Amino acid sequence: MTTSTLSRKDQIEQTATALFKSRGYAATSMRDLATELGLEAASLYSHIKSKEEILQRICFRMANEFFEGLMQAEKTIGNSTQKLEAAIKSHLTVLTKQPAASAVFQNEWKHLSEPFLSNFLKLRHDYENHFRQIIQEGNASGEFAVADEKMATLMLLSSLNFVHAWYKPYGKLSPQQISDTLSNMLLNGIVSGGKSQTAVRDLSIPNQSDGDVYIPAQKPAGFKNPKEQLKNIHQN
Amino acid sequence: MTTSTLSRKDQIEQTATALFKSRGYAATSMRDLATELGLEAASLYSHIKSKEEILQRICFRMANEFFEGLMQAEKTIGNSTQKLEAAIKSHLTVLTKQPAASAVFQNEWKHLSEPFLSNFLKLRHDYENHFRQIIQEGNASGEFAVADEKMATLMLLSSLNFVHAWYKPYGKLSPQQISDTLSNMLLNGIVSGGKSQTAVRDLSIPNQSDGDVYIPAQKPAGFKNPKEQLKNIHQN
DNA sequence: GTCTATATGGTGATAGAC
DNA sequence: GTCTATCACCATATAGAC
Repeated sequence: MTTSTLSRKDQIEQTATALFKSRGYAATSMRDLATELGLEAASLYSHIKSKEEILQRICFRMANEFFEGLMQAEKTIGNSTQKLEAAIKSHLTVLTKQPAASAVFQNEWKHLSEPFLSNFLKLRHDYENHFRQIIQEGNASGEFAVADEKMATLMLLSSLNFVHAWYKPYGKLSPQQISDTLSNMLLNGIVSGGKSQTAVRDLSIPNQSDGDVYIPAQKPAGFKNPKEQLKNIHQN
Repeated sequence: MTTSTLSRKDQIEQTATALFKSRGYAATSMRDLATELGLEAASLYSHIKSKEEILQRICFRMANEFFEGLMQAEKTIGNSTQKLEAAIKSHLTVLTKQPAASAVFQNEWKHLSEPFLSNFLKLRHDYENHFRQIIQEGNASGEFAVADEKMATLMLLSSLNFVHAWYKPYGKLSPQQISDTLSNMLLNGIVSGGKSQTAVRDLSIPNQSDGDVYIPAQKPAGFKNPKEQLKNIHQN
């Protein structure tokens, strides 16, 4: 699926997605977008009605994808742990298949105008509630031990959502490995202990999965005192 | 500490912080900021050199606060669990004391110009490495059972960092409760089991901590199909 | 469908009076 | 330290030729 096989409108959306992710929606101009596509800015308006329309399409398309995945996951037969695992895996599948669009979905929705903004927030709220429902059921059955279901839901989703910031499609970690490892950590925690680890298909993930993000460092680099930076900021 | 006790420069920074958080840096104009303060835009330049200087000050001041807290936490005497708890608590203390500045710190740094951008990313990298070091030590001693230390670090920090999006200073949850509950969930997971829960001072947090964010819903609202939204976006 | 030209208004920042 | 006036530029979007 190269760029050339896409319709012009889809090319515009794809390129805009990449720019919105890296520079932010407000800091991306139609000239930037046109230049990236080898066009003049005015030509874009033969394909789209406005800059915001592009954002709307990205946000609601992604909302739709996250929702469809969750609806499938909720059909999973089994206990709450298995349902939650399926929901986590579905969320991460969407996120790793479309990391840039997911980032825009999560970070740029505030620039939607009404009534799109309200509709978007309602959808997100519903989505969170479905996750919370799974946690609630697991808590009621004694399967989970969660003190605050709302916080657990938000913690869980924020852990998953940040994946777009470090996931590399061609990195050493496959979506499956990410899904398994994250599921296990969220369900069973960091502290060692004899808990069930039904989600874990591969615990022998090579510990050296660095490279993607970090310079492998055995010892953390010493602090370069942040106060130094403050001093370097130009005063008036 | 009312606004009127602050210097004009601090008033500007405080108001800018709120605007940058809610609208984003790029979408906030100097005229917006001036209007909020009851000034003309030109008057701002008697106190600051540029719009970006405000962002620089916020970002590096917060980097400094997060760092100083972590350095204190690392002095904690005890095992890795206790050290990690102290680091989590310190991080959340900074975050809950200055939620708006924390949000700007996390979401708007990309608008820094060089060399500030590179310096900022280096500091953030160092910070993550110090967290990772704690996890690494706990893993080595057998105290933790983490398959991927990098992912654990990123998962942990992303869970904590999203708190700014839902924390309400005058909500029902105190910073202490948030810290205890989050620590427990991250360390011990969601699944029930006989794991140590040393961090938990209060498991009887009222489950109805809603209100802040959610309309209390016993059952999640039915999906309002996101596809409907897609249709409503204006086509060309 | 893409171009040039342009309308209309907002942007960060400065000069200089008070 | 705040104001008015202004600069030089960039923003989104449209009109109309090709």
